Amino acid sequence: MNDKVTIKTIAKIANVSHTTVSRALNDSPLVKEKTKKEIRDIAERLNYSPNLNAKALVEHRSFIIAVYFTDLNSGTSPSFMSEMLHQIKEMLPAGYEIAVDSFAGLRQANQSINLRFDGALVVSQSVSDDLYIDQLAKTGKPVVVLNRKIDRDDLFNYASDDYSGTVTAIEYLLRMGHRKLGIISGKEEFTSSQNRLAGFLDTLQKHNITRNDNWVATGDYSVQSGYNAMEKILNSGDLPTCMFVSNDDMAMGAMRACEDYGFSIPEQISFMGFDDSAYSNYCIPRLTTIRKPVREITNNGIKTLNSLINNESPETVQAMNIKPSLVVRESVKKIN
Amino acid sequence: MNDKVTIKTIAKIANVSHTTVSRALNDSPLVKEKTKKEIRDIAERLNYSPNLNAKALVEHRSFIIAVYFTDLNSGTSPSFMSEMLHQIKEMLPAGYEIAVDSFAGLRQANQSINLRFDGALVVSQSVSDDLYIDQLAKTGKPVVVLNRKIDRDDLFNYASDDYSGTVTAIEYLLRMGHRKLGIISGKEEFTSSQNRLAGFLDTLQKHNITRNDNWVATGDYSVQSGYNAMEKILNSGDLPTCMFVSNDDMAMGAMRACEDYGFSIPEQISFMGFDDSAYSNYCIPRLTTIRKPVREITNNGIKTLNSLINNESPETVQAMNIKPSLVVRESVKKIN
DNA sequence: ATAAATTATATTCACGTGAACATTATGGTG
DNA sequence: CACCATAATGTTCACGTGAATATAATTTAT
Repeated sequence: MNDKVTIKTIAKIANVSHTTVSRALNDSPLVKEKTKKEIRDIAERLNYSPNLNAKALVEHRSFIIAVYFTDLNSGTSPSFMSEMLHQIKEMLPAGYEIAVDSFAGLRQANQSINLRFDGALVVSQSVSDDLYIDQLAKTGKPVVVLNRKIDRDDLFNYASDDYSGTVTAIEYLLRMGHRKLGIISGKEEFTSSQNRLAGFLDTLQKHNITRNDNWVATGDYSVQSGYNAMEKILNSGDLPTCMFVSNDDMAMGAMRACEDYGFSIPEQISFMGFDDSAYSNYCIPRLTTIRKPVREITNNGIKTLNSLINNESPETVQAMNIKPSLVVRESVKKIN
Repeated sequence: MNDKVTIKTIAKIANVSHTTVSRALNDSPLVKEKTKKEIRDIAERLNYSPNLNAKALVEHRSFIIAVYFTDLNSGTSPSFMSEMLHQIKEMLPAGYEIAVDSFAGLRQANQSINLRFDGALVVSQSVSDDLYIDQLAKTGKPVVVLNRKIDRDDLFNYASDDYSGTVTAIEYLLRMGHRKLGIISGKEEFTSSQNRLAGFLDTLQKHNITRNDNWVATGDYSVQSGYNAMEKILNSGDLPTCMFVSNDDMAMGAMRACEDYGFSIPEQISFMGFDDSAYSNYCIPRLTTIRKPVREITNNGIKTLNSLINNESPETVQAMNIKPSLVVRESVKKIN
């Protein structure tokens, strides 16, 4: 029914040139008020809306922000993704679209990066993303990498200092009297898993606590994987007094396994999570965890990206490794 | 550094016309194999990638699918959104981008719909979306509405039959011997809340059970709102033996409130949720719930959208109201 | 009243791509 | 070798918008 209304359609009706229409709709001071009004009325009446592809072509910007995740299917917890998108949407100037994609998807389809964006926000989990980050950087368009510390200094980069967060966590557990500590680690290829594992091991070593390999298990950040990992540990004979679990989702799975095996939390086994997901304050018992500064990371990211897109120099520093904070709740018991 | 490589850049180097380059890169049979190879080599060497805006302009398609949510901030539970996006991404042909947006965002910025997409998937929660659905429909482009039954028959529409799902739920609760039933309803303006509430009330009435208004509370689908609603009910004196909670997130909050007030589940109060979210199989106790057929809805939606975009007639029917199913776990006790 | 200055509008071009149409090679046939 | 069919490539145009440049209309100054 709408045989696509363009500025030329309007021009014909208003008996002016298409340029005048273009100007009128862009509120240029070069057009008489009366003409402007006429043109706008016609535009409204015909339900005109500009062809953004044409606009993008001629203006060299598309009003699209690309948001790349490492993987949309696994490893990225729903509440993390949802909070990210929500924040991004919230802070993005009106008129911008968010294009969501994943490197895993590109890799699978053997595709290269789509260049139709004014700036890209990369929510990176793994060093394997570097290949694509490099492709993005080569476009010369603004790129901000979030969530994982990268090894280059030409891009803006905001991440959570997972190592220090974990050190905080473990030192708290030690202060609470725990010496028999286990860990459920996340996806091995994810930088966050590696840092959290390293923080755990280093802190034990620093305090001269020998680790028990039976209490070290690996999941993939999913709830079920936490359950499975904990089952393995529970079946291994001697038990830890406390588990550090690399994210809250897995912690929920692990706590469920304890429940099923008849171990009470935190009386028999204490639990420390990571992330401070939306559910950790409601599970039973409430999960003591490390709050990942998702909001800060995201806010910095978009603020910077916005500045870069508008050719301003960003207010924030080039790279930040934001320290997570301890959230004490009910899942860790003080022992002696 | 890249002063934008276009097909004309390549044409000059290869000493051919830009059309030949265009043909070669699109693997047209009109170009000699040898020439093709030369051109492709140059393209690769220069790291050429096509300007999708120009392509979209001339081909009248953008390879973008719009995904509209009612609201990205509240009401849409993270696991639902995440599962949707994951499914969509999974089934979308390679090369397509997903543009995520929300009607709430448009309304807030007083913006109209961006038309740069080949088809739109609307994840609708509320009749107030109809305004925008109408705008989308008027573009003449393929639009599929998911999640909520709409009142028009010119669009494809797949939803979960929440009313029948709730009837199933309540009849199960009655069979388990419960007569003192409460409900925590969701966002009042959401169709799903309305249907679930109606299913609840109608089924009680059908079985001649008078409802107790003290046991009817309303939340906003967030965990915390479930907690608050349950608190109110627990403080109201006489207690129900069983709560039907309009989604799993609120159910988790509500169960947490019971725990805090010293009521045991399901011994003193039973719980039935709705959605079958990723966490409902891991909370304590495991939540008996109604599985919302998210995957079926989404799959049908994209399959249909793909067909419509390619001008094929979709295999599936125009509208489907898919019946949810009961998932019995541990949170409902049989009483006599 | 007329030139000059200003304001308003029109014409032409560019953006990068692909399609229609036009032209030039190439190869086969008598 | 001339002719014609066909293969290969080139030229021009269109897509919808906005910017640069040109022209027309109006106002101002003398």
